[in-house]
Amino acid sequence: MDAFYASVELLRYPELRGLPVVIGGRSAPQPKTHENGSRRFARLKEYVGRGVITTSTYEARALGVFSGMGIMKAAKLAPDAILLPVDFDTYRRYSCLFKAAVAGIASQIEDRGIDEIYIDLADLPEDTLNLAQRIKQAVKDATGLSCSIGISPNKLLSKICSDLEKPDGLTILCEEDIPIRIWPLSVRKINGIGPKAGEKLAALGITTIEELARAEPAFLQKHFGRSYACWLHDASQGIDERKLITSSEPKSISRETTFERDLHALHDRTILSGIFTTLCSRLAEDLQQKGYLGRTIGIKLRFEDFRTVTRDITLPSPTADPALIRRSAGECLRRVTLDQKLRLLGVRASALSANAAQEEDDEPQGELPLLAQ
DNA sequence: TCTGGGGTCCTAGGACCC
DNA sequence: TCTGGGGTCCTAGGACCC
Repeated sequence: MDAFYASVELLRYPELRGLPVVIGGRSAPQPKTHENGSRRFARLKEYVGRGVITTSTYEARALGVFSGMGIMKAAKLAPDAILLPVDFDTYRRYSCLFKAAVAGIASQIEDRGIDEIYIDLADLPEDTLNLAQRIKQAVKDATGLSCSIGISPNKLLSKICSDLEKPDGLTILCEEDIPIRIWPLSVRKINGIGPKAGEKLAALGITTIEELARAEPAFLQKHFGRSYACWLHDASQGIDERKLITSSEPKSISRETTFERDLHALHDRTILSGIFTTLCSRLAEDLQQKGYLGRTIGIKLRFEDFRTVTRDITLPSPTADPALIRRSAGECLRRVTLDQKLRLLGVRASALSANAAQEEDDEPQGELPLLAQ
């Protein structure tokens, strides 16, 4: 989906179309509607506090404002850009709508988060270009939103080429196009090469995918280890054999929060304890609502200098009980030296299992409880 | 005036077992 | 004395992605 959150907001506030708009900020105010129906929007320069940009419109991106950027930094680049708060519930609704629209045409879908999917078109007899155009139209009809599609022999290349003609793009790429269309791109366009690997490659004189493709395998292996070097080499050649993953179970469920201001372990003890308990309750609710139990309970702390530590504990049996989660998380917390102020606290449940007591398609309750003993 | 929240996967060491 | 070779589970940290 193109600039997904921002595009959803533009459906709601069409008068913002064409303007630099950013979504984000934990305490961004809701727009105010006047009696005559006109609306008053917050500007980036008015924002105070902590927060990052979640999404920006293409007009805001043109000013250098991208997702992940701190709001204060963004406000310097685009002080008059409109700032809207995030509304995940609405984005999730639109996410379901677009995925359902695609599923009506192609059934082999891999979910890649709220605004992205892989689709396997290989088994569909219809001409690929037609198919892609139909999918784009179906998404548009269902949501009013545009998307960009990349069609290629595999997931790696499709991900890269879906980006080449954004927004509202449709890019078809075959193997022969790799040297012309893929090799000139930055290695950072490869899904899996992030900031760290990108910098390390740059330090070795490799910035484009072509340079990566021409690098000696032995050289890569020396610096990145055998398996990562092989993957880098394959990726640069456009080789990717991964299958679509059309269903999966969650591995962990978590809740975390960054505080308005850094909190002191002792001085702000009461506040922290309240937040901690709330996080544990929310996690328990999430587990119960999704029908899971967690056997490993963990915490995450981020200190004022951004150092992050985690601790976890595995219980004798899985749970979704808020009090037990709170107690276990509290035990984890006692294993951390709190010698700095905290900026983030999180709680996580992993080693998940289905909550059998809560299964919807309840099997006749007969022998199972006996067997469980 | 830096740096959200929700995830996945990988690595690596130690405990423990056969 | 010179100390195996597998395997699994648990814990911690880090890179990366949306």
